[in-house]
Amino acid sequence: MSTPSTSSSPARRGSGRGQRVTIADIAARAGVTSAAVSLAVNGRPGVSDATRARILEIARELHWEPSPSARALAGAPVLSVGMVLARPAEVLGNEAFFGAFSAGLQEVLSSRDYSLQMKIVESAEAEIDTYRRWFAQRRVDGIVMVDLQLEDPRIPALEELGRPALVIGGPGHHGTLPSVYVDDALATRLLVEHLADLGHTRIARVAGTRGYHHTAQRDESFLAVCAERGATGTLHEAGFGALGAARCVAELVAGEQPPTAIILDSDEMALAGAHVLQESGVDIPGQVAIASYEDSPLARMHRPPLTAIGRSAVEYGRRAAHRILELIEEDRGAHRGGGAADGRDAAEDARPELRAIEPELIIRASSDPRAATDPLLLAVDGDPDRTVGGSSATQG
Amino acid sequence: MSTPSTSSSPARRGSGRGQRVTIADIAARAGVTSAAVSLAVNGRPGVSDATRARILEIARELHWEPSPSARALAGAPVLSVGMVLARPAEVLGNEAFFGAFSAGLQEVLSSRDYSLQMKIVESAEAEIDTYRRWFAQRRVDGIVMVDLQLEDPRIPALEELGRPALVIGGPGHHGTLPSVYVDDALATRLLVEHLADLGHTRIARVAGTRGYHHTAQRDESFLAVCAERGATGTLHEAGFGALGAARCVAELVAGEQPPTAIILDSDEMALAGAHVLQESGVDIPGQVAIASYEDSPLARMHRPPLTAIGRSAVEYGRRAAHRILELIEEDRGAHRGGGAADGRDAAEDARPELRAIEPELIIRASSDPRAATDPLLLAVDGDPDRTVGGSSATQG
DNA sequence: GGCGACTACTATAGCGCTCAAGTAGAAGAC
DNA sequence: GTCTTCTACTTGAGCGCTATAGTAGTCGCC
Repeated sequence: MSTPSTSSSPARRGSGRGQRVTIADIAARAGVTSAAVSLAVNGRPGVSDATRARILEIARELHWEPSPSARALAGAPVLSVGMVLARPAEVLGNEAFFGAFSAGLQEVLSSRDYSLQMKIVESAEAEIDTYRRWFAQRRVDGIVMVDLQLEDPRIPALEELGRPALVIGGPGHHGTLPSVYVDDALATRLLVEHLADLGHTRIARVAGTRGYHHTAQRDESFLAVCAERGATGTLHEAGFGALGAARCVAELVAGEQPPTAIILDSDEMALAGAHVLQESGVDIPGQVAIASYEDSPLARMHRPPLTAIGRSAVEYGRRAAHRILELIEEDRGAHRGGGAADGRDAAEDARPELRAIEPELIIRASSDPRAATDPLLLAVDGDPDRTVGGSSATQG
Repeated sequence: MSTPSTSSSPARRGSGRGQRVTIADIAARAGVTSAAVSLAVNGRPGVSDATRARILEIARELHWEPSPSARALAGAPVLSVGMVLARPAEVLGNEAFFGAFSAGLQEVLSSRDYSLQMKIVESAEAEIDTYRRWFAQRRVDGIVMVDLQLEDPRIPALEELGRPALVIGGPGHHGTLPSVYVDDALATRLLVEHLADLGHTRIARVAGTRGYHHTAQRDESFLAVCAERGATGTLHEAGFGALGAARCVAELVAGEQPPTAIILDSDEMALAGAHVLQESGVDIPGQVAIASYEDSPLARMHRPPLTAIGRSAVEYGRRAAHRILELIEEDRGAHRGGGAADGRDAAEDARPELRAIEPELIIRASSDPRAATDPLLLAVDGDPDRTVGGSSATQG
């Protein structure tokens, strides 16, 4: 009963294995040509509402879904977004951020029937090469570029390609490409002001590797806010990773005028730093306060729990997904003769549009002693403990 | 100079935007037809070695790469592997395992020019539906299925589809499908024997959610090895996640005859348990030893560092990638009329083939006091500290 | 020295879709 | 009533590849 009425077209099928029902079946059933079906399912004008409804109904009935390959070959979008990671798999495995970020990306992309292609490469050149090939092969409709550097060769490369590409990171240094970023200046301000409010006047910032855009951003903002609040701010480069941070913190506390507060670039670094302090018998937060730019289950579960910036990498990924989908949409529209839906001017798209994500300060006991009293059984709840010690805070 | 010599075929090009050089260009340059080029680049017989070399050379010269869409449409493999995750993005973000596992997958797949499609869904039905659609649309060549359950509805569904599919988890409960798994029985043996060797006689196992295949596997093995060694083993279900583990451990140590050693299902759980003990003033490993089934940077950096099973999720992913690629290859061969390369019998493939990954015990100070002396600055090295305390161990 | 078997290709028909160009039929304008 | 304009389609040509059937040319062999 779900087979087409036949008797008109010959039994051309029979190759079996895989695809069965095609656009032709739907067309035959609806008494139109395949072109009409195409217009109908793609929501384009050219068919009456009645016919469109009929076609869609039949498509649903026959469980038909257009073949992505055929679509792509014929020039339609391939429904795929690409992301390249220029880091060894081993390092990625240790990165809480990427797992969460890509999970957020996936979630939104999947819901729109897009898929995410990921690739791990060795170098920036290989990454650029991958972008070229992906677009040349029409393997992706757009790119999400991560790990923005200060003088990033990928930016001009992507600009030259002229295809939808979204930069994660900024503001600044992303050329004419749109970007989504966490406002690191604000994040830094939240952290420093929180520590200053608690009376700290010697604050150290232990940074990861230079060259990354966000690192520079934080440096600058850190010094500015320290100056503003009359605190002595010092910068230290430790490289990302636990070892560097541990060494750096060890040196700091062994110094003549050790800082009373230390801000570290990641959770992993902050935990390593905290362990060094604890092994040296330094009380946290009594003698030295600790805060991190990254919140994660580790931060929550550590004793004392770490004050951190919650930037919800999952949400970050979701935002990025929405943005790149918009870009692909715009590109599609622009190339189809000036915009099918809205009459937006193509030239207007030239502006390097940005989207920021608001950072949020999560105050815990590693900086604020008033937050130190909660028993673990309450603190490790599945939900983020923004209410620990009753002194939670959100962005200003 | 890189444009074809033309003068023969008309200037049919001009649509621009994207793909430029096609198989026809290569064919024209080489003085053969596109079919010959196809045979050459796909390593199939039918062209002389000389011609093949010439064609490949020209292809390289012109930077030509076959269009995946066109290939797929014409019936070739789409060079894509799919993986569906039926968990919320938020949970995935907290999961160290999946980030690392998929990084390993990616790495190998990328190197063979395959891509990995990931999708996040809500339920097992949605997951099965995705498999159906992916294969029907020819969006993937094969599937990697994770999170094997005891009575898993996805197994019969995938068996029915009859396409390449690899189960992560086992042994057992994966029907006729091939699988790659960590040998949880051996892992359990390593953990229990290590603790028994240290003189523990009351050992508790705090397990995650029932229903997962590996949980059942561990339960069984745990009781068996405990019995073998004359130790009292008790099972406790806490659910995955920190909170459940914390509660469970709190109850355990408050009991009349508290265990002297606790094995927990994951790092997160073990850390939560350790914190509970530390807050209760219980010495680790003096009064209670702690061990975990999962190694991660957290385990390494905790004080005391956690004894754990290192199963290298990255390597796990790599193995899975190799296996699913093999399966796809076999499927290809089988469907092309009995095998182009090797004369393997198709019926032979029916055997449910397995591949195991050897677990490895990493002894640290949470169980063995002799490993407790290293300063943090050495312990948090970027490399896994299999040598901490000089008492490292590998699988037996 | 004509037949079969093999090699090394060619010719051509799709795969399932999209898109530009074309057309029948109705509606409106004068 | 003829001409234009609009809607709602149809027609047909690809997109770039693969696969199957077919065909020259070579070789061996009694």
